[in-house]
Amino acid sequence: MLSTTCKYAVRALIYIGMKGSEENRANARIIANELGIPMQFLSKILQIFVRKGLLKSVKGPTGGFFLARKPEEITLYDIVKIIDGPGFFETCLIGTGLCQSSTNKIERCPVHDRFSAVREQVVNYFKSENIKGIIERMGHDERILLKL
Amino acid sequence: MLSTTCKYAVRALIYIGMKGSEENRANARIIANELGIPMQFLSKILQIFVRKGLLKSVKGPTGGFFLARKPEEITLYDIVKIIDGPGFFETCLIGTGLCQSSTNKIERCPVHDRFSAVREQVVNYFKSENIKGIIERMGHDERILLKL
DNA sequence: AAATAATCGGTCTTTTTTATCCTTTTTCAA
DNA sequence: TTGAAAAAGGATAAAAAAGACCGATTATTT
Repeated sequence: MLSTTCKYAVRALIYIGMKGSEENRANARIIANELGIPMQFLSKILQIFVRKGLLKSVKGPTGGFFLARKPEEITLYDIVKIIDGPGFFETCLIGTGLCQSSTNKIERCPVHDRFSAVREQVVNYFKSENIKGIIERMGHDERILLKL
Repeated sequence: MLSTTCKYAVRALIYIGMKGSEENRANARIIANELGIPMQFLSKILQIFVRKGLLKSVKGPTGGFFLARKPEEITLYDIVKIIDGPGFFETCLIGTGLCQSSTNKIERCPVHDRFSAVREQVVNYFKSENIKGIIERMGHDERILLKL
């Protein structure tokens, strides 16, 4: 459903939300080791989020990453949209293009009407799920994260 | 959400359901041309379904493919499971392994409980959507299919 | 029987995704 | 001031997904 890259991204952002702060940054080497993600690959992913404004970074020893926004303002929807692209939420289930809800029924894909209700559930879930909520549900215990 | 291969597969099976019969088979070249799918790649996909028992094939001139089951007995769930694998419906949203609903809450991934409700909606939809229903909803008019 | 047309199956190539390597830049601390 | 630690960035490599090629086989038509 989600790409490997995207799953890495979500787990890393949760981890940074738990362990990182402006004063006490989380660095890529440790995140990668803890979460079992290839470190150089993770670095690339984190760089994307810095460019997109979800993370801030500090170079040098004691450097690392921390959330650029409040954790309740970073949703799964934001993350997936950045990594897997907005198409994840928009493209036709069985076609290549957008599943535009064109008004004339003849133009619509044959699964559009029935699937769009389900898709809406998915989108709503991704929009409602945010880093803060996840961390709270984990009881601020990062051990669960290490086994995914 | 679904792989390109899987989308090709669904569209091809719908097309075969509409145009193919045991006496009057649909052949890969025409299906590929009509649906805009690379013909050799489509052949590979259709071969998989022959092996899995969803399609039957006949060689030689006037040969081609037709459904091995009643169209109401081929669901989107069946197709996705064969092409994208059962993992599509089972693997953890943000992890690599299975999202087994282990009884001790500490072992579960932090999005499991909330996402599993959504996942169930998705699974139910895929199981309820079948080739016959789709064809009927298209009014047996294949033109819609050609534009996806 | 021969020619033709179609699937099958294997291999090969291309593209995308995932992962690694290596160098540069920045910052901290001894 | 120098060395180490960390992010940033470019280039390359490996793996997976998507797509193309071709010979073998089989069935129909002539």
